[in-house]
Amino acid sequence: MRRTPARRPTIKDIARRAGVSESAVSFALNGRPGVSEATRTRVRRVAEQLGWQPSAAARALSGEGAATVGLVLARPARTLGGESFFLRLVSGVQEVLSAHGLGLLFQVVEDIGAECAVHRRWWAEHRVDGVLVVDPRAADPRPALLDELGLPAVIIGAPDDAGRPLPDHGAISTLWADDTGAMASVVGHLHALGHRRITHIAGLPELAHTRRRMAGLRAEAERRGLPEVRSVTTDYSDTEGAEATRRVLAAPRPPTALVYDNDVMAVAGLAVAAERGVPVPGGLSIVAWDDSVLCRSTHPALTALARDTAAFGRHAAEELVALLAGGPARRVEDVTPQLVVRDSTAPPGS
Amino acid sequence: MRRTPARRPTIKDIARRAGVSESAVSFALNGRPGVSEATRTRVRRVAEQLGWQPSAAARALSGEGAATVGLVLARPARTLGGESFFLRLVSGVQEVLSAHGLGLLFQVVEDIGAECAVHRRWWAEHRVDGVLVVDPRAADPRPALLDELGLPAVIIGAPDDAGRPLPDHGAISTLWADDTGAMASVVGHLHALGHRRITHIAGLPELAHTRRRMAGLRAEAERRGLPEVRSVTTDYSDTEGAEATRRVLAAPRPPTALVYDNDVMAVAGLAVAAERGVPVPGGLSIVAWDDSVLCRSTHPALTALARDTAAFGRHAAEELVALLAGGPARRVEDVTPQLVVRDSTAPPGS
DNA sequence: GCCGACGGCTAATGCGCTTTAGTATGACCC
DNA sequence: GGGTCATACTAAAGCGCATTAGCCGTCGGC
Repeated sequence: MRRTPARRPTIKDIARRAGVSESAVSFALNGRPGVSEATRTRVRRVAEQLGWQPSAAARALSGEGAATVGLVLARPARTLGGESFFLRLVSGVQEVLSAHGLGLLFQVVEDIGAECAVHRRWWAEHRVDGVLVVDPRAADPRPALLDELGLPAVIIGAPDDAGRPLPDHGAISTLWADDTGAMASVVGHLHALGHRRITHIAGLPELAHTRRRMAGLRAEAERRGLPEVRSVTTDYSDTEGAEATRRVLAAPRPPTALVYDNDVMAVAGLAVAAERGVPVPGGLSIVAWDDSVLCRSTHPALTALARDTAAFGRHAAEELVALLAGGPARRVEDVTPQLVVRDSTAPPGS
Repeated sequence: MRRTPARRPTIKDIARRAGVSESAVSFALNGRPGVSEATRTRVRRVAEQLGWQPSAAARALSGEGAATVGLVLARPARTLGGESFFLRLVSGVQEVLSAHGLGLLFQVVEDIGAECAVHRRWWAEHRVDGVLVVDPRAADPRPALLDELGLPAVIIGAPDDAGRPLPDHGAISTLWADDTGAMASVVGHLHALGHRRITHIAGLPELAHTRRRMAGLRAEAERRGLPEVRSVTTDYSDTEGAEATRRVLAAPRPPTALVYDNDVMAVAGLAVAAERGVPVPGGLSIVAWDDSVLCRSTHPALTALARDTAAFGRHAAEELVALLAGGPARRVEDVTPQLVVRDSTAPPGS
């Protein structure tokens, strides 16, 4: 037989025990004026004794908001394979949210259309007070949707909606990493080593940061007078990363250095090099975007663009908290990822 | 200036537009008897027109439950490094939950004490109807806590609480993989290749599945008469995995085969072998528990114990949904992970 | 032709909290 | 001593929904 669970105490219980009205309890516990200090402390003590916690549902219903923020990840299951960036991001997000008593409602969906539907539903059901948006892309439908719904949001990863400024009457902040600067540092490092043929194995072409990295690469190559530098796009999976590597290395004048847009593809690329008998870094230099334990675990260890992903998540959460408190929308740039040089880059033909 | 967001329609709006009372609307939309078919369809149409969605807060407050389940991951940030198992699990969980209109409240905390506090708070705040529990361990305080709170739960990864049966009046189901059988298949494979000295680089010793794997290894080794088989424990991180590998390989009679409890450590171990000039699989065979893209991406590709992690998550979510619907607590064993033989295992000294 | 049953609906209550309006008490001032 | 005014509190309404009780008309049975 299933035991009936313990009943949760309500402010009514507190009111009875403390000998005051329910409203007095509410005032006392929320730091509102209208009760004496003596009563306030007495009520607080009783509440603590009873182990009272406010009912999130009741709070939300009486107009306080849901004390919850949403985060939906739109990725086909296939590309979730070796993904570790996201969990680190979320762990940073959580640190800040839980410090503010906010819950995180999380959902994984297949595509961006489904993501929009989730936002709509969350909004209609009063489930969230705001959302975090990841993987911004060119012609992204989400900023306009969230603006229409009046749902505060922080867009993680892009300075704007594909060049167009965001509608500034909405409560939408943006936070992004300096991909351009980071890419310049990568090209600088490789060029200094003597590389002139560099290929960038990029991620999904529709994502905003992919475009920024590709543009950054082109600009920096032009500045340095390197004509044989280009990008090819993939879906971030190990499979396409490996395939692209094979294709690129089989070309007539293959590149001497490869820059991968994530760690999973970089590791896959390293395996392709091994399989073809190309020594790394002697015959091919490899750089991974987004450092992770993987880059340190391979042999040779991979030169990588490192950033503190958890801190990135914390920043994003802080922006959202500020927005929820009624603060203005902001556009902030995070620190530039730093190139960590390890053993996978060296002068070509060394 | 911040625009005032669109107002969400309520059943009152529907009632007015449809010319019936609010209760009739509630009956109509929830499939309750008490309204004619004609009225029901009319109300449904109006609701759809208005884009109405029930307020989660109001539903929860009027006793329907929060339509949300919780999941807390207690892991120090340090060990989150290359973690990809969890996200795949969650993506499976989501498929089932969202099909039932359930949200997932997710939290990452540092340790199990904090996790218990989160469960208590969620319960007190009426935030969740049930929870999923991962990483069960020996002398786990969570089953008793959840039982006390009367919070339905599915414990993912262990058949019981360290041998003691769960209190069966609670609504706590368990779901676990057949670690013992899987370990037997690994030992069988290695033994058949001719290995007699096998070391198991295990994960955290306090986790229940680590214990089962260690016990499974001991039992199978005994059965086959292999005295030089043992386990060493780590924290699952690449660092400790690499360290353990170095220590083990430097011993007087080093093992000829290593079994790693996760993919991250297996990759780290592979790098250590490369660094020491030990050829894999010629000089050392490697098996990874939990297949992932990583195992396919390394060179040589790693022999691994594969299971469908998303399906595992789906099963867990299904059990929880059944529990929430009032079903009995169950104890179910998931399919046994299958050994996928790749290029990292071969006869010793080949 | 009367009674009871039943289908189809409305009114009213409650969930736990916040908030507004209102009341009692006492201090203070001319 | 009657007025104003703050202080400390209570009463009551409302958030959006589910649910219970109750109301009215109709139909079937005797």
